[in-house]
Amino acid sequence: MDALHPHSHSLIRKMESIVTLSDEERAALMRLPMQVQNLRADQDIVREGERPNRSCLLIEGYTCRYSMTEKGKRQIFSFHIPGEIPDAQSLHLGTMDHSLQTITPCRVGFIQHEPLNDLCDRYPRLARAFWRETLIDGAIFREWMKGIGRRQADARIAHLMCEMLTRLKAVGLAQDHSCAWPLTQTEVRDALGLSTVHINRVLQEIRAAGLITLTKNKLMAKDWEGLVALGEFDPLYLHQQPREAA
Amino acid sequence: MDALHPHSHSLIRKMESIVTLSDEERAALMRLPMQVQNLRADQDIVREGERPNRSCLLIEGYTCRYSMTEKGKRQIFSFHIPGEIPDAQSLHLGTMDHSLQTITPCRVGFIQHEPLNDLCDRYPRLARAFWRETLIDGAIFREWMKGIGRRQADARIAHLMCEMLTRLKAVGLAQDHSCAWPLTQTEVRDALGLSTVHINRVLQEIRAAGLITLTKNKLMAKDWEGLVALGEFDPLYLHQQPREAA
DNA sequence: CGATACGTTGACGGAAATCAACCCCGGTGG
DNA sequence: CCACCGGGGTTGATTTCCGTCAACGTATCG
Repeated sequence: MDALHPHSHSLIRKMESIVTLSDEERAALMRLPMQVQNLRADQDIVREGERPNRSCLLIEGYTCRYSMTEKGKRQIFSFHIPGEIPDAQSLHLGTMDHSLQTITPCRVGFIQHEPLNDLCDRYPRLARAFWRETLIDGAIFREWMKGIGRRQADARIAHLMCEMLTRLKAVGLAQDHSCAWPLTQTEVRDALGLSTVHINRVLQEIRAAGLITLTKNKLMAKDWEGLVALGEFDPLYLHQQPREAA
Repeated sequence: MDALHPHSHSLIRKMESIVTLSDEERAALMRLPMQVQNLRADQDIVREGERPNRSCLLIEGYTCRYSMTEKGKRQIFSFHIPGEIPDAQSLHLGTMDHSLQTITPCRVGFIQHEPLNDLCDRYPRLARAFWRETLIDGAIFREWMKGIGRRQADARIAHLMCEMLTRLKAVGLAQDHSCAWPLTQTEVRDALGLSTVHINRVLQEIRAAGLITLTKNKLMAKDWEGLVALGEFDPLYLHQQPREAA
């Protein structure tokens, strides 16, 4: 666990993909105190019911947010990739209504809510950018909901793959149409509301159709267009255009 | 369509349930120019793909947000009740990734984005309150996702009923355990990812179990505890405690 | 008083869950 | 070094929840 703000550039790079920063704003971001820490895989970062006083910037690795049913079933709400602040919401919603967990070993930076709030009060443009990120979060929830509620297993899986490829590409973690795939079939199951058995079978169909190769930790879309079509993927909901020029 | 700001109190009441307003903040909210308008039922307010320059305060009536699958299936993401700003997200996400529609005849107030943004820049506490509202929005999406992905039809329906009763109660639109129920079975179907036939049957089971009475436009929970248990309803995710006192 | 939208019911079919093995592989320890 | 273990993946058989199709009832309204 090293100290203070050595990794702010990860956050700054992210912010600059949203708004153009003034020198002052960039400096203010730099000044944000941050506790960097390395975490093992499958470790809870915050748990449902807790009242954290800090949020967590994901520097390296993959995390997910989830919650359990009374009957012991898990629903994963989102996967998170480097540069994101998966629990930004705790800034304004005191009690966690779900948990945040590492999927792989992770490097994260903890930022106290107080300085983050001060920053937002002082620099409304930064506040807007953070706010905007949480809105995109919501947009992704909606898209997943649409998939789970209204699409069949093959389309859900294909859609998830398209989304991961697209988001990872935006931060330089995917080239061509391939990226890391740190998810077990169990995790995909809980994200898409299916069973592992069914995931497994449909995965084989998708492979057999020549749309992807999926090995241990690597996904490649051999037929991107086909995958997009199967998943009915339209990246609009990711709102990736820096400011969607008026 | 009357002019300017005669209905701001609806917004102010809402805000005061979140933060305590200073006189200045209250006055600033009052000054927000608002176009009040009456709309018929089943009318789109904004559509997927549009780039609105205003958001809409729901003063009276019920609305929903939805999006269509390529195969023509509809997923409803949320229902909205008086006092809410269903398309607040358009403030920072230029292009709508879903549509907003009236369910009943509605009275709405349109607020231009520009003055709203100015307000947020000038009064960070108000910005936070608005931001917070959009985060609760996201929390509701997550809870629905959990239901659709991981709960059976009876639990999903019960949960929706509990949620509506709870939210309506918070704005004084539910007494005891009864409230208006403006939703057709078709709308419930699209919200919960089911079919009308199945909705209908499960509804009858829930009635037969003595949990509710549901007539034309009125829902009453005859056995609130039972309904809560069936739906696994825990209101935490609604974050209704004004500020969840530290 | 028909139109039309919504609700109800029955019969049938299918997507996906569940149950139950079994395989493979990397890690660990005797 | 090999046995053991456990997590993840794979496969087959069976079940079930829910969808689809189709018909019919019922209420509201111009």
